[in-house]
Amino acid sequence: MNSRSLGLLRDGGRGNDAAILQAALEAFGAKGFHGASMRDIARGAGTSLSNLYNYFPSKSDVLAELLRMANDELLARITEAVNAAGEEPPDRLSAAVRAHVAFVVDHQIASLVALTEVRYLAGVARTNVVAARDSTQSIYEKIVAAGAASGQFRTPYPDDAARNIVSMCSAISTWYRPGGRLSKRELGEQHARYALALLEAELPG
Amino acid sequence: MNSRSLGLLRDGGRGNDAAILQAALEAFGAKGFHGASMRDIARGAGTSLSNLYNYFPSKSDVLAELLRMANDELLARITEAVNAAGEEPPDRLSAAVRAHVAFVVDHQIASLVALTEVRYLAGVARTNVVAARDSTQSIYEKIVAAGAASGQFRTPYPDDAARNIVSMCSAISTWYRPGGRLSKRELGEQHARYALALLEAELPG
Amino acid sequence: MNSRSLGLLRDGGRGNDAAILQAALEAFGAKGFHGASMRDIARGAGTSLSNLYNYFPSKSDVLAELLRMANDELLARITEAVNAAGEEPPDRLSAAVRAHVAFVVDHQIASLVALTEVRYLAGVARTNVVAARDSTQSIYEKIVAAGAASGQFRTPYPDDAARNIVSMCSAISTWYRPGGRLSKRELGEQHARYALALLEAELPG
Amino acid sequence: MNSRSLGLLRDGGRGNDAAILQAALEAFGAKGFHGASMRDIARGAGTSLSNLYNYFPSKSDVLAELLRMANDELLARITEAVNAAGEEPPDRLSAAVRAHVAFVVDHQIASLVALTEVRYLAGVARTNVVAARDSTQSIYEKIVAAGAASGQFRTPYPDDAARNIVSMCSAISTWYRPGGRLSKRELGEQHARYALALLEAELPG
DNA sequence: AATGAATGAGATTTCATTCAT
DNA sequence: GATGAATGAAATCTCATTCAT
Repeated sequence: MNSRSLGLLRDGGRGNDAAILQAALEAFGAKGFHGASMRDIARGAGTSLSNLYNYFPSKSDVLAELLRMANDELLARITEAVNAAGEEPPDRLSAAVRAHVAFVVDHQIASLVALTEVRYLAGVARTNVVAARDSTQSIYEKIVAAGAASGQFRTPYPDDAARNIVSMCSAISTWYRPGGRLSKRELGEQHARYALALLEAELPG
Repeated sequence: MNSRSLGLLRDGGRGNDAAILQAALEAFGAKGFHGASMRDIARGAGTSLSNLYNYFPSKSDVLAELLRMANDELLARITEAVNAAGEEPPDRLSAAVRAHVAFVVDHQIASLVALTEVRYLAGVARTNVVAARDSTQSIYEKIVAAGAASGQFRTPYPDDAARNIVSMCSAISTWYRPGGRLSKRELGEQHARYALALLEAELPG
Repeated sequence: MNSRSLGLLRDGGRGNDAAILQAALEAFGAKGFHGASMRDIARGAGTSLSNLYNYFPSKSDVLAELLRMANDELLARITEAVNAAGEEPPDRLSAAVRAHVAFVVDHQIASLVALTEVRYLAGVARTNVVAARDSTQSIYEKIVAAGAASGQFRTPYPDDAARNIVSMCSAISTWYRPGGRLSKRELGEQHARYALALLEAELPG
Repeated sequence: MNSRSLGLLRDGGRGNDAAILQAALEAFGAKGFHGASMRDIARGAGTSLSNLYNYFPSKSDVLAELLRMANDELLARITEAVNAAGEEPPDRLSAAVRAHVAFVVDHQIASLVALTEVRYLAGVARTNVVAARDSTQSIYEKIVAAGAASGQFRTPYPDDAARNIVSMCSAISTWYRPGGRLSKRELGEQHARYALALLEAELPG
């Protein structure tokens, strides 16, 4: 078990699934969905290949469950942070970005997999995951729209700004390694400032 | 052949390679490196499976060649644009971003593949591609450093800003569809402004 | 439970076996012995996979029991009918065919499975089933021989006729659907006439 | 190669398919469609497992091709025999049965597989095979109808007689072994007589 | 009796690659 | 250059069966 993912899996795992999902996460993170085999996952989970199918009907379902959990948790964290942040759009935006960055740092592999492997989902699973992702982005969009309306965000391009902020936060999962130059908190502060600057908000200092 | 990719492939192809590379590009773009098969590529290129091996020694080499060409072209375009932009860091940065966005729009699939499939390269091929990518990012870093030194970019975090600007530009490849709301030029303007704002530069208007 | 099979299973089942055997019958009928899985049977019987093994030591044993029951019942019905039919070979033959047809109609799926899946039995189970089948055919053969000896059946090929009569009756299981053009009784009359005609017996009308 | 099947496969095989089809025929005949594995077929054909897929896209397609060939050949033989038999229904019926029996004897395994494994086909393949089978039966039905109309067949049940005649001929594949008591020709004569008797035709002798 | 978890063997199919022509 | 045939390895998934509870 990888401590960086523990919380995510404790939430969603209903017992033995956890080991499988954790192994799948690591396999998909290291080799991608198609590059990782069910054998890899079984090996990582310390069980037999065929036993995987007592828990998940297919490899795709494993990925789907993983992404569902990751997106749900991200959405929950951002929602909670924004709700606790008061009414001012800049405060709300900062809170969202800080929560977002913290999630990516806490669940780096899950974030990476969610970013890069959605495309291999099909059908309902894909629809659901995309919907959850859209919900997250829509939180940003509402904050940006409010700040644009109030004149606190002066960017001439408020409509597309949210997408770029999400991109910046998600991209952290592609390069972040624990023990880097900046702490989780510092990374959050930094990206909150980048986001506010991008929106052309009034900045301290 | 897809006109969006023509330039890229005409530059690098030594004749018949072009059809194979173009087919590989589409296959990797649609299904990912491991999801696309050599058979897919052969079918797309209108040739036989075994004939592919007269042009490329392995599937990995096809990907390597594709990424080499894409990164070289991107690097060339940005270098040229920056050199033509005069001495002022804000001008140079705008030029870089505009060229970058134009490249992503012109070669969307290649940009996407370059973004998402590098991880499946190994050995020298990977080293080379990563080096080219680093060269590109380093152009941004130098401009940012110059602007920070001159006081034109007032962000307290100049060291990590370049990476975020590159992320924003690259991310366009993940959602852009031709015929969207903004033209290629508008998209370039928009992202140039986002970049300058993020750097906390003086902005017009 | 399928009413067409109830009698068959009530006779042989020692309680809970019935549901399993009935489910197996339907599964084997629909997908064949190798095409149907123990999981299919468990699902159909409304029990767990592993519980099947409390009733039958193996999948083959399920089939063996099914065929044993079907052949025993057929043999019993024909024997009884023939015994009640008096001494005249034509009467005895008609009675056998009518009973045979009635059995096939009453237990269509069981008849079909008995016809097509015997080949997947091995060892004693196969031997027993084949013996029961031979007993049935031998009843026909004795009647035919008696009628040939008495001059009532004038076919020049009495020795192989019984097999063909059995074939005709068995084949009903491959096409019969309840609610067809002819009733069970009419089907029996029809086939009795076909059989007597084939034997070149004197026919009414 | 099994000489009993040579003709059938020489007709339809376009080169290397023949060995695969012959091996498949023997495997399906011995173990049934689901009981025989692609490995069995590869072994029988003296090639590798994966090479099978250069000839047939799936196991089902192998079966489909086999049944198509068998039914086409049977239909062709019966058609030809009937056409050569003149106008009299009894003559035409005898010719059909003799040709039918000869085919079953010549291609016993193919006949058996065609009889017992059609059910494992699906989609168009099944539709086509069933159509070919219906064509064959319809030849018998037309002859029977003509003979009934002319008064030469006096059975009160002409409508269902054809099916029973076909059943009798097909059933030969389930028990016939070369070198049996009766020669191919004798078996044909015998079954022609059975068929005419069943139809209550005027019989010699 | 009944169950859920587990497993080794094996199923079909696809893969990247090679080779003779 | 180009092809068709071939192959070993590996992919996903299913199977009948066992075992601890």
